[in-house]
Amino acid sequence: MISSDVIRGYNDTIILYLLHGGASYGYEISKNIKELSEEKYIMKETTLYSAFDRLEKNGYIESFYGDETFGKRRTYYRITPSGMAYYKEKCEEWELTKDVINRFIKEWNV
Amino acid sequence: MISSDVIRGYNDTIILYLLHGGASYGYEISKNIKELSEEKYIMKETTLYSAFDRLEKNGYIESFYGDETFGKRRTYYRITPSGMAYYKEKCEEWELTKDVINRFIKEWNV
DNA sequence: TATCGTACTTCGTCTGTCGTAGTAATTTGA
DNA sequence: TCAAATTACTACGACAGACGAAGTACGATA
Repeated sequence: MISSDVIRGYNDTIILYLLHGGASYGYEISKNIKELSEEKYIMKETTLYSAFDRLEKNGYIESFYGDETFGKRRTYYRITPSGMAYYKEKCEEWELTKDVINRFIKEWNV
Repeated sequence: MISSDVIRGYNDTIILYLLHGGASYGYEISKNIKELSEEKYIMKETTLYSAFDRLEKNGYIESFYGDETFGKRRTYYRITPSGMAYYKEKCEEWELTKDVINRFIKEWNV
């Protein structure tokens, strides 16, 4: 399990990646993160929904209501062109970050 | 330049790595981070000193005064065995984190 | 003598995460 | 058949870590 403190800077990126594959909603995104990470990272509900708010405020995603006629109404989110650009930036930054952090990490293949 | 939000979870690890190579003090650590990262990451003073406090409180480092007879007195820090163990853990976690985040990153070699 | 570099310290603010709890509908299972 | 689990959120408040701004203190250099 990965501690949230460590992955913290990438929560928004993770969400954008998943929206990149098509519009989705909270519960589904949450399950996708769990599955794709093979249970190694589970994003807390409150963290997820507050990330949605932040991303929408920044214009990186847009929300709309689903037309479910059953169950609780879902709020769907889709990525905007500006969100795509931001995601791309973050991907590039990730390559740099990996490189930098690696310089402060020792290998312990004992 | 790497945003602090992204590297945030590794500030303590970075400091421990540098102390791993021998006792040191704030200003030196700060310069070492800058150099080793080739200016790609600069840890803010306040962040650095508050990290020292936290690490000391957790027993991962110990402080002692230098015997400078000139200039402002330095507070040196050395890593403890418990700090070594923690650093090792963090290195292992980093391998996992890298692997997980990579799953949410696209390659843009366009 | 003034400024630059070294080496911090204090204080207050802000952002993001998270625990707790609650709402509301549907599905499953004993 | 009725309770519990699952789906799908929302609200609220606490807390930790990063950081800007400012200040202190000393030595060396120009």
